[in-house]
Amino acid sequence: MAALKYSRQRESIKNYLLTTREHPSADTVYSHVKEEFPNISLGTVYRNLKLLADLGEIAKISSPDSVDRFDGFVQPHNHFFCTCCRRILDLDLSMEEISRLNQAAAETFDGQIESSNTIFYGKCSDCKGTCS
Amino acid sequence: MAALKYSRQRESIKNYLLTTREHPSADTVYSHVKEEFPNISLGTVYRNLKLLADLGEIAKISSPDSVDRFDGFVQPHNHFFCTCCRRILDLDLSMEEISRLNQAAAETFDGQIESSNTIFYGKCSDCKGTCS
DNA sequence: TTTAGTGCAAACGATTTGCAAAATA
DNA sequence: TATTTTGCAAATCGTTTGCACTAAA
Repeated sequence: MAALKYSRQRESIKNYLLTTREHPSADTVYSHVKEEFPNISLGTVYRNLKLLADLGEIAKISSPDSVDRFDGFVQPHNHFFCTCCRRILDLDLSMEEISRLNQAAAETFDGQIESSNTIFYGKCSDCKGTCS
Repeated sequence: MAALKYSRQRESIKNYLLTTREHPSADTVYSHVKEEFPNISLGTVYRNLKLLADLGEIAKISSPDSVDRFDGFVQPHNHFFCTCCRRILDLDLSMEEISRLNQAAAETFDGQIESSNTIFYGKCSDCKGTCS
């Protein structure tokens, strides 16, 4: 159960995630927070990311690249993965669209569907022309 | 560009994936193929899985558990992840449903959406009662 | 002063890779 | 024979963990 204690490092990690629109990896979080805490270790970053994700204060999103990304925006929303620059961008589907989808799935499936997660692929507006 | 040469091991791996309805990990593939080729190495399994996936003859699917799974069924379809037994099951949405979704996404997004992939979560029919 | 969090380095699990030997063409 | 694939072991990469020490309550 372990009572939670304040930590400046955790605060900084959380703050970074809340103020960026990026979906950084643990390593990226590490380099940013390192500017404020030059001695912080990667282990501390991982420990806090896991803790914050367990508390529901941030979200862990798994990307097609096999590195986990983190998101300070926890409202349910979807993601777009740019196959060119490999960034993850936010994409908002309406609640109706999402429940419609789950309902369609429930009709063809013999179990209990509780949620779903859709990731979209393609080229972001910056990469449209570029890339093969 | 390297010309492709036949290999009995690759054949066996592919055959296993085509005949199972499971979505095995590389390690599971390894133990199965080992029955036919007791000396096969895990490296060979990984190499062939990668090769077959690149050729489009099998699909690599990333599961919420951080181990990749492989699928011999390459027709576009969706997956359901049972949060109880952690198996991945097939789930078929109609093409209309999928393109409907992509279209809804395209309307709110300023890039080029090429495809999407939805994974559903919940309890499979075997686990409905069981598990918390 | 008690307990939780840190930095460090070692351990881990999944996957990849270099290399000499074996199989395929 | 020329080239690809194999088995093996070592290497890599992202992530986790044990431990002695520091910070928060």
